[in-house]
Amino acid sequence: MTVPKAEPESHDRRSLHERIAADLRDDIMTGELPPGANLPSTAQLRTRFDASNATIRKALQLLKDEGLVVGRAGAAVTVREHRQRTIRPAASLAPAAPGEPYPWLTEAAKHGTDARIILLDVTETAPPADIRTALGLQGNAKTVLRSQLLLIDDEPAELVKAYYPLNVASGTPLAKPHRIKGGTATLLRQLGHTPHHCVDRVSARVPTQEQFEALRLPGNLPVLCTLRVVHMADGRPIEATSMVKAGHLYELQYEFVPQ
Amino acid sequence: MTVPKAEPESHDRRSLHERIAADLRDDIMTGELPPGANLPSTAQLRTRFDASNATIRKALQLLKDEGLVVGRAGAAVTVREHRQRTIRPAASLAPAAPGEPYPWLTEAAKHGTDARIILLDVTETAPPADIRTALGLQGNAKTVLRSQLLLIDDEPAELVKAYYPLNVASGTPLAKPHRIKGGTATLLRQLGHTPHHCVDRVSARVPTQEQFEALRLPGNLPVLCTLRVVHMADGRPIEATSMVKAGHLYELQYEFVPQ
DNA sequence: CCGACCTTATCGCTATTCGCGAAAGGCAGC
DNA sequence: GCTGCCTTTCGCGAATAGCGATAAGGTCGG
Repeated sequence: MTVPKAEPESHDRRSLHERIAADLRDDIMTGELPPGANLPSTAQLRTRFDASNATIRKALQLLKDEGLVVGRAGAAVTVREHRQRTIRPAASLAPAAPGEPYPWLTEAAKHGTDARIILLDVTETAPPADIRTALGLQGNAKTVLRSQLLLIDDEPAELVKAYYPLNVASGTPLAKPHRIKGGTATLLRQLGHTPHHCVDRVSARVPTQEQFEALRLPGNLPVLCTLRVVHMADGRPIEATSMVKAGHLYELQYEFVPQ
Repeated sequence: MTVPKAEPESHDRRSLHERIAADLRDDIMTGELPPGANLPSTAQLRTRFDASNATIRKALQLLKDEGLVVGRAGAAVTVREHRQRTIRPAASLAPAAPGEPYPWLTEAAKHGTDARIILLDVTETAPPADIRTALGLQGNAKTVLRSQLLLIDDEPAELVKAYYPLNVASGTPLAKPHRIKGGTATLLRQLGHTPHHCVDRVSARVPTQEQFEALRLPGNLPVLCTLRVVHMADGRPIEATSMVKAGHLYELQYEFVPQ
């Protein structure tokens, strides 16, 4: 019997290469290893983490799968240009210019991003409990659910489920399985339900199986989850949206004044 | 040789009980299984996920470790009262009332929360690259770093690292290893660096080893990471703070008006 | 053009874990 | 007290983690 390992605690149940990948990932995200820089050589990483060749390799493979680094045989592994996009909800919700189909897409196009939205489904359903309370609905009242998938460079990046109360959406283009020109904000305004302010609740989650497959997540990455409630000027909610973003592709930016 | 498994795709590399736990966790977080409700019986979960008894058990054990559910032998596994706290940065940064030591703590105490802050370290260091760019520092300029650990009910919940430029913090109580009465915002105001507005960049991350151990994370939970830059009225930054919250304990709420 | 250095890929080997099934034991509510 | 239902435990086969070593091939500097 060999000694099971000198370290008594440090009960990090994750496998060793996952922990190594986590630390390297942080070095990249914080800019300690900026885009274009070379990672330490495998030998250096071996001594730094006290791991074997194959384990380092597995850790690096994780980072490659995430698209954080690229490695060519013979040369050092280098950090790729950051793919993480910073989203400013307050700005990206501004009404689209006349004739522009989608606010998001036009903003994305400015930054040279190839973004696309796929409308997955439009149905009437009884929403989950958190949506019900957000919209102030009773019992099993139904809503119009619009499910969308956002692709960036043909890679799934975000899963959006927008719920509208029936008294808002019934009989309108919102309840029809077609995209809405100018975005839903413009349409809601035309329908007399003018959006006034938004409340976002942001959390980090472990992806469900549905999310994992829809977003084609590489590795055990978390998901950045936003529950947005759009209110009218009188405070009544007109829309509740659950946005699930791939954690390695997004970052949210909010600006505020204390108090 | 047995058939290796009928499903060809669904390349979810996670182990089966982790996937089951992920789906159940989502049911709890969305309120589909509200606090006090009973989870489906083991037998029901067996058929729902097509897994064995022991596998279901492992999945439930994960949820128990996270404090999401409690199980007593003989009775159903029930959902615990939600421990996830909703933080509103705009409100919790309001100046403390006179005589009150910490803004956060007084707000937490109102909700009956036993919160405590441990000041881990106060040093002068060259900050990581993301902090440098946030503060607009050149080369290897140093900063005052104040590291804190926030405990809720004696459990580590948040790791805070606040960086101040030397021209702001040098020679002030900020550079001394003591807690600051009234909070740093009040002190900065007294020093003539009046905070005006904040910019938060929020992301979901895989915890590093340091974070994993400092927060004593149960299981492979993600971390909710905020990089906050505090600006003065003229736009110059006076503080950059990295806040790393345990993902299962926190939720951030931001309110904004589009455009 | 050559050689040092590095990454990539592979192969044994062992210990651990995953996942299955079955069976034993406990605590509720009826 | 009986009957669910949940908990715990055991053994077993398969898959994986992690180690060490080795071979193959590309890249860069001199």
